[in-house]
Amino acid sequence: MSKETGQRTASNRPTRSNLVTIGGLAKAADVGVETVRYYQRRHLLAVPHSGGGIRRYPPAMVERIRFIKRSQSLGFSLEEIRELLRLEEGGSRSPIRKTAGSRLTNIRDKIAALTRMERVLSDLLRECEHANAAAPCPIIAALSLGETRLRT
Amino acid sequence: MSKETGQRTASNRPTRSNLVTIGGLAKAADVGVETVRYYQRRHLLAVPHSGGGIRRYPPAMVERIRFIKRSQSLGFSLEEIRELLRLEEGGSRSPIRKTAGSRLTNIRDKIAALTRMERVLSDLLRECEHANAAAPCPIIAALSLGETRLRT
DNA sequence: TTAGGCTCTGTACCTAGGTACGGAGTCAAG
DNA sequence: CTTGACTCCGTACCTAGGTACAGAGCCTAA
Repeated sequence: MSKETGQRTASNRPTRSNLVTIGGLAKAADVGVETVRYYQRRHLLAVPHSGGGIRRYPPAMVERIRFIKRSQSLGFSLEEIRELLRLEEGGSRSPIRKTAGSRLTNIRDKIAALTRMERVLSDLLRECEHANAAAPCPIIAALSLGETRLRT
Repeated sequence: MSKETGQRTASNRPTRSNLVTIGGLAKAADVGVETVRYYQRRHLLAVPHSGGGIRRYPPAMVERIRFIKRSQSLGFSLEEIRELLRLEEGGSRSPIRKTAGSRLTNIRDKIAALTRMERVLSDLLRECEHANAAAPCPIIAALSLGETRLRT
């Protein structure tokens, strides 16, 4: 995660002035406050320890949330993203590739299943459009009978 | 055990002997008893009106459950299947085609989204395998920066 | 007659990823 | 010092498609 992006005062240490509350964090990352809390509960985000009062978050946390969102857009589950975030620290690439690889396999499986559905359904629709009006609807007929095409 | 040995008297009317209880129905359709009840709650299956006592189901109900299961395998939701079952009676094909068509569109959208994910992820994996070991992992790098490839 | 197995009804629980809400505390501006 | 916005915490709710009980009733074979 790149922590060197923002303007800073003199050091990199989070000062009172560049820390934000959960509302500001959520807004900056374009998620809901409740989502941030949810990620904390799921251990994707650390809870800053600020004794008792209102917590303040470093701007780097915004990047972390964006990382989560981008990972989700590639189909990673929160569980996997937690793993990716953990591996990110370590820097060892083979387990990262393993996680990404199993996600890729899963995506390919889903595509294959959906492609089968697509083929059957588009065939049935085409048939239905060309079948004569007296005959029963081929779509319903296929669903009623145990057709080989529908074998899962 | 099996109290229905299959013979019936003379006609096709459901007689006492060919009607089954919910357990037999579920077993014949290869679903759980709770699933049958759930479908009843969702109005995909009718509840036989047998005053007060234990209900008995006609064997045709098995086919209806199989219809549901086959429809699910094509990606229809229970809501849509309820619609299909309703339309099945009417026999008018154009609304059936409409339902099937919107399902097909939805399936194609999902395939397109997953195909995008697949491409990005497989590119990243290939990059990661060929990148030199000193450089940061390209997968993590892509997730950390807002890459154009990752635009949803 | 009684034991067991099945059924009926209602309700709660599960996954995933949040969303919503209520009460209490905190904080900064006016 | 008060007001209003925000935070914290816990809990409940949402979708979809079931699954799992608990308690009571019914049915049938031994």
